[in-house]
Amino acid sequence: MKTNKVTNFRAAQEKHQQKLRQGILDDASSLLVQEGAKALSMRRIADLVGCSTTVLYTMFSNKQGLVDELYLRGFDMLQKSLEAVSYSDNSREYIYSLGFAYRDFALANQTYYSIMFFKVIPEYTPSEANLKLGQSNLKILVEAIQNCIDGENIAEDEAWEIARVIWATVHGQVSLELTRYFNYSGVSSQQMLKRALQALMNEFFPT
Amino acid sequence: MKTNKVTNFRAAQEKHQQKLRQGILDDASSLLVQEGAKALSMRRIADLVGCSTTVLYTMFSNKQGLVDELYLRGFDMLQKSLEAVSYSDNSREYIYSLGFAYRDFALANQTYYSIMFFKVIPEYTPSEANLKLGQSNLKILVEAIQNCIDGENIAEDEAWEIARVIWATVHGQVSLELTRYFNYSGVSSQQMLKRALQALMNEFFPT
DNA sequence: AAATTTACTATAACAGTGTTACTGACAAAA
DNA sequence: TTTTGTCAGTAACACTGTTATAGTAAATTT
Repeated sequence: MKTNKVTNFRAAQEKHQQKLRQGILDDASSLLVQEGAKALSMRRIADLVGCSTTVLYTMFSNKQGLVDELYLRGFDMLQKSLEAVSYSDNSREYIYSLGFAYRDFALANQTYYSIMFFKVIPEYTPSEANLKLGQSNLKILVEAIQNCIDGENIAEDEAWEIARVIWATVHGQVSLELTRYFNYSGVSSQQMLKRALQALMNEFFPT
Repeated sequence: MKTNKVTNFRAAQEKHQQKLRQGILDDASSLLVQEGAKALSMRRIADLVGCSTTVLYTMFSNKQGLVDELYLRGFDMLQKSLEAVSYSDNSREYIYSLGFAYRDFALANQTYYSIMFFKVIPEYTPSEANLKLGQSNLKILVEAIQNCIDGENIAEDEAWEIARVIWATVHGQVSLELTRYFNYSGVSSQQMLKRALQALMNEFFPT
């Protein structure tokens, strides 16, 4: 009886904690999206949630821990964006679409992309584990690459290396676009991206 | 006489100001290099110089103004690094060398590269003018590209676009390397860079 | 049922940041 | 010699991340 009541209480408490945790992250997320990384301070998050900063620290240890969750959310969103790309029989076209989807994500979620790839928060540096996890998002790309040579099974190491090269190329263009280095170019950025991707594909998978 | 004395005084004062200005920037630079962007605070700079923060503000308006100078120094250093690349008759090889030199600069001057391309200092965003100036460092690359097609004069707009694509590719790889996304790859990063550059060159200048 | 322990929260403080108003010193001009 | 003006330094304001202290409310024990 007593223990039952207790465990019930514990369970409810745990559930409440989870809800609070998600609520905090939601508020932090909207703060990040609406006002940028600079506005993402512990006090402002606490104000938005309606609690004290102490809660944030007991729940996430420190700002690093809190931003870690946003970082992971960002990669989750990115993965979903890539998964949403409709698969094409033409592997080449599929890979182009993946590249464009990546760019679209970065442009639509600049603040998230910033904490993932720029060092906009001095108190935050992604852990080795999270960096690895971020890199694991390339798996979709790797599989697409492996499908580029039908029948013949391309070595996985080789596929990963190609994926990394493609990733770096897309990230490079997107990143210079976001830091406003590419705003004076008359030509469309999308065309530039396509040209670079075509070059890589022609090199790696000559027709 | 009197005016002469005055102008002498003014001139000496101006010279002193210039020296002080350079000294401040030197100290700020070494602080940036040795302890990173996070340590680059107005108070620490002032402490290192041996003056008050007021001096920094009368001289550079604010942190933005001070970092602006470091930003320009960074691009100056980058340009010198690229100019130091010995010219090769083989335009293709020359462009590869430029890419490697760019990478070497970024790895050897990570803190500078960070303030130039990542947003490591919340109080600093490069002005439009400075972004343009940064982009002007591509001129070397553009000229090299124009030499890739002997005789035939490649359109300057086209050369610039190609240069931007190459730049983005190199920056992408370097940037992921610096943010430690590429540390688990067994293959040499330099080889990855070469593969990407070869792909671009083969596409833009087929043999 | 009353006392005690435990878990959790808010307040306030510490050390740091960029920035600026005020104060004082020192050289030029009258 | 007195006045003027230009500079540098101190101290403050409003922030930041973080933590020690204090207080409250609920669960456990007596």
